Amino acid sequence: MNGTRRATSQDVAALAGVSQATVSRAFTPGASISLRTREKIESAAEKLGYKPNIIARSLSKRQSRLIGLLFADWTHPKAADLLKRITEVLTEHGYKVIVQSASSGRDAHAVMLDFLQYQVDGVIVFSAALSPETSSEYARNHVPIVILNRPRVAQTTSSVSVDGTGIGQQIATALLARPYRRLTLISANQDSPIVNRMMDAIVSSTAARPDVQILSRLTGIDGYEAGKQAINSIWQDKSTTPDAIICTSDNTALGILAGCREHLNIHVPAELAIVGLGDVTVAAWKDHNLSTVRIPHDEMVNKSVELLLERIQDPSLPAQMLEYQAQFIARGTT
Amino acid sequence: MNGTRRATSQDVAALAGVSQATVSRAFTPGASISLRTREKIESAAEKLGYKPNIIARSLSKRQSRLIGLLFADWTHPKAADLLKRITEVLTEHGYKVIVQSASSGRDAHAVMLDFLQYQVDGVIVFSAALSPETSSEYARNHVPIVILNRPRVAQTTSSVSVDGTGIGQQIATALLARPYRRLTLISANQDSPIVNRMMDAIVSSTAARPDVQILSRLTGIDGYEAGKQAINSIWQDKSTTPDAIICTSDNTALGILAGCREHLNIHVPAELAIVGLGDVTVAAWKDHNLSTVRIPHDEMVNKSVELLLERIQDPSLPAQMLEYQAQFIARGTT
DNA sequence: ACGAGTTTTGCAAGCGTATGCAAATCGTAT
DNA sequence: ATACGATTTGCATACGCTTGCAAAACTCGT
Repeated sequence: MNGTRRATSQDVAALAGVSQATVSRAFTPGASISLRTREKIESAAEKLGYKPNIIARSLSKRQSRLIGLLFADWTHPKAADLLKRITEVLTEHGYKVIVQSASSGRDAHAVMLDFLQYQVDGVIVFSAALSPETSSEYARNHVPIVILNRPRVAQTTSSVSVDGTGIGQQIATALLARPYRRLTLISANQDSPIVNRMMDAIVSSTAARPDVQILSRLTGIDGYEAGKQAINSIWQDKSTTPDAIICTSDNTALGILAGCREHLNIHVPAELAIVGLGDVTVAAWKDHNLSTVRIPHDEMVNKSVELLLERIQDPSLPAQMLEYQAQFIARGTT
Repeated sequence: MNGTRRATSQDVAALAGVSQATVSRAFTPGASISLRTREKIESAAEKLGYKPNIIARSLSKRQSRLIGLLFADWTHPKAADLLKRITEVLTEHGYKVIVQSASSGRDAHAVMLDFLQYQVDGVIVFSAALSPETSSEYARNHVPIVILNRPRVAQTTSSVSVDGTGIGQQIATALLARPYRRLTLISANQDSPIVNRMMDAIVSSTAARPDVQILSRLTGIDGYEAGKQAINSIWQDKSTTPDAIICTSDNTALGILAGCREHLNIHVPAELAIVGLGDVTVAAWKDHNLSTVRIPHDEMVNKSVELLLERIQDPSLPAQMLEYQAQFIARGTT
């Protein structure tokens, strides 16, 4: 309608014949203002297309209602779901989320500093390790952090992750309850504490059983194609084939399963058991029917947000470290 | 180290023995300042842990360096990739992105207004239709919008999408060059203009050929499981089975393929051709080897960002409507 | 050492909103 | 009509930064 500048509370005040302060109060829930003037102001605002400038409000109130989201693992099979859920939950609580991605550790620090410059009220970190400098910088600024999907290291940050040891124990128990005794462990990288603990737990919970052996522990194998290749080379040496393979990702497990069926003619689960991790959608499809471990991502997201908002409200609250229990799901491959 | 408040340029100025304005200049690239005082200020800032407050800067400069990203289609197989790429490209250009999700159309309008309150410099909309009110509200505020993956409707907004008609023609040509004559079209929903045009193009480019017929045009079928069911019911009536099925999503196509192999024993591609859309990662895997259509998402994202930033810099630039060409990829299912 | 020209600095006025405090207005009982 | 407490309003300042303008401090050449 009008010229160029956006309408301000001043403009509305002038048109409604009140002071700027009163306009401000009209847009502040629970402020002291009479019904008559509120209506007067609302119609003036309507006419001018006025909407409060949140940047200015943030400056004045010293809180931005902005949450930083540092997303490190974009290849996570549920990446989109997690992002959606995080943004939606935070939006429900009246926050907006700024997303940035980080690959390297140095990256992460720079990105986290960026967030601080934007005066975020808090940060959620998905699957990245934080440097001590980052944590202490945040601590001194009293900006809470929640790390999702990875146990914290610094005392000052919270974390919501999964009990890797528990996962390993569940898998070991399930496998030993069946006639599987020669295990091979396959993981993507050495970087995830959860995965490392899971593997360690499998090793230690089978250590007391002389009839059980861990044939090998391969790393750096990630994804469907990599899984296919892996099973080929494992089956090369027919003298020491495992009767169970445990993977740290469903996709890898599915690749192994496909390899078994296609070239090698290995019968699953009679000849070989396969266990994945994550319970991706396709794992449940009948033609795969993969035994795997379900991780309660939704609850973890909810809890992360809850922890974060609590500490925003009351910065004196201590940082917490939570671990959720995952659940082994026995399907057709064990 | 210190008490509670974050250090401001005032604090730095006091410690460095200069004026606040000079501190501001020290943190403004290309501002007029001598090397000596810059160094003095930098060390003072270092000592106090000072970082410019971007909220305050935004208010003063009247630009937030914030871009809104309205994400509607979280089930898109490349959702995570797209998001990652969008945020990374914008970050490179010195912008931060605020993500919000919208499902319904009403939602979208409210979310878009939210963005305006945050004084975003521009908005990228992924796969959502915008109401005329939204567009005109943005136009009056001179905030540019780029719609990604969907042709624009309002003249004032830009869009970067894919030439659906071209896709349809390519598929039709490819199929007719082979001995496929009885087509069935399967799409997820009626909502996507691109998909609708693609389907229409297939119909019209086969209309002149009396030997070719479109057996049916099914909608509301989306995803792997749905595809599997669909092929079952299609094969129910053996008298009128198609010899080619065209889907608007790779996942649906893969479901159909799986159905053919498992229960129905339909030989692909001898007996039936299957064409997908999107060229998801798994489509290229040897055990699927699905013929599909590759959409140049990366280029589209780059172009979207480019268009957006151009119009932010020079608001007098006209909004554009671009359509990229997709590419049919003949693999083992045709 | 002086002045012209060139940096470099400080001053002060914004940017749009929130809010403590005091003044003004209202409602009501006397 | 008056007084008194409760509400509602306006005034003025603060939030932390940018920037036009003028003053101050540097260059040099002579």
